[in-house]
This record gives sequence, C-alpha cells and structure tokens, in this order.
Amino acid sequence: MLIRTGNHIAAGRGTQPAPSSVPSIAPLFDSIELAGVTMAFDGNAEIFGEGEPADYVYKVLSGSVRTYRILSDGRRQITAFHLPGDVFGLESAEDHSCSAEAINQATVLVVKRSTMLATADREPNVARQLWRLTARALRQSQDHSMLLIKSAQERVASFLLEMAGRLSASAVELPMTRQDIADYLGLTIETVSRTLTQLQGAATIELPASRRIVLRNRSALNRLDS
Amino acid sequence: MLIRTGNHIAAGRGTQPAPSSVPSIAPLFDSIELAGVTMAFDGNAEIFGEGEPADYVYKVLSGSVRTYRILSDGRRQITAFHLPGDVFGLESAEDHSCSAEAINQATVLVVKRSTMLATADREPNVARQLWRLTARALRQSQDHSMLLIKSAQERVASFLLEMAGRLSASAVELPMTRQDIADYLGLTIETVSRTLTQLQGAATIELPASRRIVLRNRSALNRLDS
DNA sequence: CGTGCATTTGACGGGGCTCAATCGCCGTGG
DNA sequence: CCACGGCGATTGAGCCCCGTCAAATGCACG
Repeated sequence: MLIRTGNHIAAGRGTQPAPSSVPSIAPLFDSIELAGVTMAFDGNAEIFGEGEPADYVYKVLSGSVRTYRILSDGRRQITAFHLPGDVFGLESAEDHSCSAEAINQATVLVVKRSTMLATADREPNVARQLWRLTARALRQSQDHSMLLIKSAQERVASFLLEMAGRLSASAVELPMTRQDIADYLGLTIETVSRTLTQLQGAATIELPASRRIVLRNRSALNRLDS
Repeated sequence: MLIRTGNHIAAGRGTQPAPSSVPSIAPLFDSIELAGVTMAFDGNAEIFGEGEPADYVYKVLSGSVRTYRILSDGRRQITAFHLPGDVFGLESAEDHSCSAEAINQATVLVVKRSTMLATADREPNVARQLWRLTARALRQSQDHSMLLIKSAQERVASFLLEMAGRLSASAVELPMTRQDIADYLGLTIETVSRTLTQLQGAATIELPASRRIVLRNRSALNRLDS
C-alpha cells in the first residue's frame, strides 16, 4: 500500500504532470512570507518517510495529509491529520521522526529547511513563528496522548468534536478511512465502526454516508469527551 | 494529594527556608548561559499549574519532576518525567498546558520567559536552542503516544528501557511511585505491579526493593519493546 | 508495637480485540 | 442494463487482557 521511493521530493509526487516549479511567494507561517514550491500528491502517495533527512518543511494547501509512525511489528500510529493551512514536517533533528502521506489528492507548499533556518537567524519574527508552530504541535501531541487513555466512546467523541472544530462545521466530510481513524485513536476499525453506529443509535450523530458524519447532539458528545 | 496554590512561584516552594535568591549565572540550554534563580521544592510540591501564566522556564538541577494533565473526571496523565539536566515548562502559549510537581526533594533553575525571549531575539543561537528543545519535547511526546498503543508488558518494558537509558545504568533507582508509573503508561498500579513481578519471574528483571529495578535481560526487554 | 502508606496479590467481570461473514458502493465489462 | 469483482465498512460470536474491587503484605516512622 505504501509507495516507497528513494527520492522523497521528486518521487513522492503523484501522477499529475509536474506543477509549475516556478518558485512562488506564498505565506508559509501565518503572516510570514517565504519562497516555496507547490507540489501535488495523489492519495496514499508518500510525501516523506521516517528517518529520511528533513530538508524541507511543508504546508497543506488543499487536500489532507496524515503523519504516522510504524512499530516494528507493523502497528501504525497516526500522530496527526493535517488539513489545509496546517504546517507539518517541522523537525529540529536531521531526520524526520515520522512519515507523511497524502490522504487524498493534495497540494502542498514546500520550503527548504535551510532557507527557513537562515531566515530565522536574520528575522526574530520568523524564529518566533518557528518556535510557536513547534510548541503548538507539542500541545497537540499532548492532547493526542490524552485521547489514548480514554475509553473507545470517549476517543471517538473527541475525534468527532476535534474534526468538527477544525472544519468549523457540525457536519463533517471525513477525508480518511476507518483504518486511519482507528490508527489515530489507537483502536481497531471494528471498534470505531461499532462505536459510530452506537452513537447513531443514540441519535447523537447521523451517518448519511460512511464518510459523512452529522453531529446531532453536541452536548452529548461533550459529555462523552469527559 | 495535590497542593494547589495561588502563587505558583512563591507558594510552590517547599518547606525549606528560601534558597539564596541571588541571581546566579548558570547554563540553561546546553552551552547557552542565562541568568536564573535556583529554587527548592519538597516532594509533591507544585511547581506550576495547568492554565497558569507561563512566565518562567525551568531546568532540573537535582531531584525529579513530573508534568501531567488531568481529565475532567480526575484521571491523570503524566506527560513526562524530568530528570537533572532536563528543561520543562517551555510554552509558546500564554498559559501552561500542564501542571508540574516535584516528585521528591528537588532543586530547579528558574528563568524568566520574557528574558529568554528577549535574548532569543538578539541571539540566533538562543532562538535555535529554544526551538531545538521544543522540537525534542515534541518527539518525546510522540514517543509517548507510541507507548500508549502497546500492551501492558510492552509499555512497562519500554518504560524500564527508557529510564535505564536516561540514567545510563542497568540498575535504576526509580524516584516515582507505582501510581506515577501507571499514570505515565496509561495503566493501573495493579497492572504495573503484576507486570513487574511477571518480568521478575521470567528473570528479565530483579526487584531488590520496590523502587530499585535491575535489568537482568536487556534483549528480552527489547523484544517486548516491540 | 501500632499506625499509615505504598505495594503486592487474588478473584472476577467487562470492554475491546480477533476472527469471520455479510453488506454496500462503485467501476468495469460483457 | 445487469453481472461481477474489489474494496471499505458493518455486524456477529467468542475470548482475553486489563480494570475493578478487595484483602494481605511490607516497610518506615513514631
């Protein structure tokens, strides 16, 4: 399923013809502008792999991305889902600590790490942004750890509320499969599925389609979120 | 059990008489020097609380510290143990995302956040260190998430290897209680205790005292670490 | 010796995992 | 137009790991 490639930039690309590699000026970190290149990825295409040199930093422009780590026995833990506007691949170490794949067709802004670091040395504002983004990722990772000690119902409820919050809507069109959700929540697909139908039975949510979820009773979800 | 106080700096102190508040020049981030104040805390004394303004950054000089978050129903998740040399309380947001308590009698170097940020603006090296430390904490948090999807045996084995690695010894004198370990691993004290005796039965470890653990068969632990 | 706390040990039940079958959706081709 | 195959998702049955509740043990300290 994973498309492993040697060259993580060129080969990670989707089947689309090369997007104009014209360096474009685009906002990478909120109000800060850094030169970058836009790239397109097919669903399930690898953007970078764990252990590869972290030479670039990425920002989702469209579509969605998952970052994950694999245990030696094959279990996969999805550390985060990245939606448009999110920055990922921010590493201070030489190598990436996790892999990244496009979930569906996605476009990503790519910036050279060395360029960013050089800019940070000259511009305190960039350095602060760099730090802020990393600190935010840290807090999100801690939030994620809190998820993993909860019951299955609580994890699913938290996930739904998180997604609805990030998409700022009470009806979410999930880009990811049940397996992705399960690997994010530390559950099995069966448990995720059962919990969703259970929530539907309690009229807490509605499932018009497997990827579409309508939050009917937000307070009930908040109660489960514990 | 928790000692809640209003003033997180003055009141967080232990019962010791005030340590010389003489500002001392001490290394905070590796090779970087920043002025700071040394403080002493008793075991279980609060250093700072979740939601409090993050006006200071801390570095353990002696003893050990736990940072944790509490769920609304009282469950506690210990996000990290901090040993001498470790920096904690590094937040980019205004408020702390977690609480910190001394595990045993501990001395901590305290640095004003505003001072550190001002220095970072002038010194790119300090800014880089700030970022590196936060990125390292992020990776550790991700490692911790990987823990939480493993089985009880695997979690305990990972914990023992982590502690032995950080103390660079194959016999560890644990500063924390079983409850602390359980809340770090997302297990109950009973499961932690049972797993330890089980590992002892398999001659993988030895338990001369409840807080002292000798690693007898490191490869067996690595196998369990999965 | 007695008290208090941390830890261990035991018995039991349940939540979530495993294995397996079925369903639903969609694209493909006869 | 329908049959077929493939994949994701759902549903079911059974079991096991770990949480819960409870009691016993060990240890430090007065």
